[in-house]
Amino acid sequence: MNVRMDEPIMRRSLHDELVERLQRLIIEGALTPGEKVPEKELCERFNVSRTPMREALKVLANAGLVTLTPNRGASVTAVTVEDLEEVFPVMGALEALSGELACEKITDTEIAAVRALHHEMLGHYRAQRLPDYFKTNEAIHTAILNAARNDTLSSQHQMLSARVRRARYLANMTRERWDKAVAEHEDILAALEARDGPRLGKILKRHLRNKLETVSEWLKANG
Amino acid sequence: MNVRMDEPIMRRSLHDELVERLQRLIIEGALTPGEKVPEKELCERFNVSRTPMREALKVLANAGLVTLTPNRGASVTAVTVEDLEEVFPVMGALEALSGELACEKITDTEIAAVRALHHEMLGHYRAQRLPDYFKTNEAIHTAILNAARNDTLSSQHQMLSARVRRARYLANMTRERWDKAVAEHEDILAALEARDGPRLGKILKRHLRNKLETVSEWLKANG
DNA sequence: TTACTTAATTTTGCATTCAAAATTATGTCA
DNA sequence: TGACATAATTTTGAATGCAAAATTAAGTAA
Repeated sequence: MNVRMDEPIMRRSLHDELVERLQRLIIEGALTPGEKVPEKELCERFNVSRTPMREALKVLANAGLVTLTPNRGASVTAVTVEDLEEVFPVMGALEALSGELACEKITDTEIAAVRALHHEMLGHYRAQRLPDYFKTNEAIHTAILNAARNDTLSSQHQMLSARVRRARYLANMTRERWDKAVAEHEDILAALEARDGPRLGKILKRHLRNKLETVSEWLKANG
Repeated sequence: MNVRMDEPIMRRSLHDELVERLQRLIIEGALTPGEKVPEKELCERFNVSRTPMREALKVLANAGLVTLTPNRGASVTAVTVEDLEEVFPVMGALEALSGELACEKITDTEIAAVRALHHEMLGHYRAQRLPDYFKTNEAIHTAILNAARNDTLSSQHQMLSARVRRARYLANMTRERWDKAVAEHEDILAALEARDGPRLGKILKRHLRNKLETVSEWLKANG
């Protein structure tokens, strides 16, 4: 009568592993926002005791992914339109900075890698493979962020990104918006190749603002 | 029935209390950077068990204030010049954003409050009361941040601010730098009163860059 | 029924306990 | 003495236990 574990946990500390797994569950929508998440249930699911689980929840609460109410436990933080309108400007500022720094520090090899990703993404776009498109899209933004050579920036960005990624993932783009996003990505690549930091910064900021519109429209429609 | 009148007795969790207290200890320099901090010692100092203490340490590690090495415990994160050069650009981007948003949303009353703080600060400057000057200075920046009406922005900024506040607090300014900082604050107030967001953003960014120079010079000298 | 108590159950916050890893101390032999 | 191996101690990671708070269930009177 073995409790079936999703996968054995042995690598790092349980705590770290749990943070990562819970984050995935939340982003992928396996845990619905607003839903109460009893510790016991989570512990049974991952076959760990409450101690490391509670540590993980504290960290996630700090990152804004879950909400901890004293003596009343954890719930997945619901992302509202208001939240998005708070988070996106901050992400915009961070992305703009990442663009500026990246242009200063990126190597030719890295630019080539981004270019390759860009064309891969175009392929997914033409074939209308949305999930693949998303994946490659994220890879491009991550590559730019990494090129900025600033771990503080990366981690701050990632933290915010996690909060909205679920909504971003679920929100379907209209054909029109998709076209626009791809066009913007052409500009992004061009600015990067020209190493024009301020321009890349501005484009990234605008790109994100368009994403916000997509997501918040979806959120208004689908709660 | 007024909800605000019968505000319940604040029953804070030990965990939250510890996060705050440890943060103070670190910022005020009671715990020296690099120093190993055995859990047991901390627990005895605050008279709590290891469970809430460990939870607090995890959160602080997440915020970058302490470093957790697996099976080897916690140590206060040492702030290096490289760290500062990573953190300050990010803070700069956030402060610039706070300036822009604040100009859009700040009320006349709040501007008056900032003005009052500004003149209070000038008094401390003229009397060369550095600690009071610092305190008022921080209050001004906090007021601007609050005026931006963006909790995400505030908390991200605070997190980074905590990481460098210790160094910032200890670093003594030369007379020249101090003069310059005060001059910049005149510009800050002027831009705020003119509600010129982009200008305020730029000034705040430059102001922070100057602070970085002060702090990193001190850090190079005093490790 | 419905509103209101009050008892039973569950869930959380924290302390304690136990095992594994790391650190320090001790002993041996060249 | 010093280099190395091994035992004792300390410290960390995680599980369990226990009391307080909250939630749910049950009962009682209008």
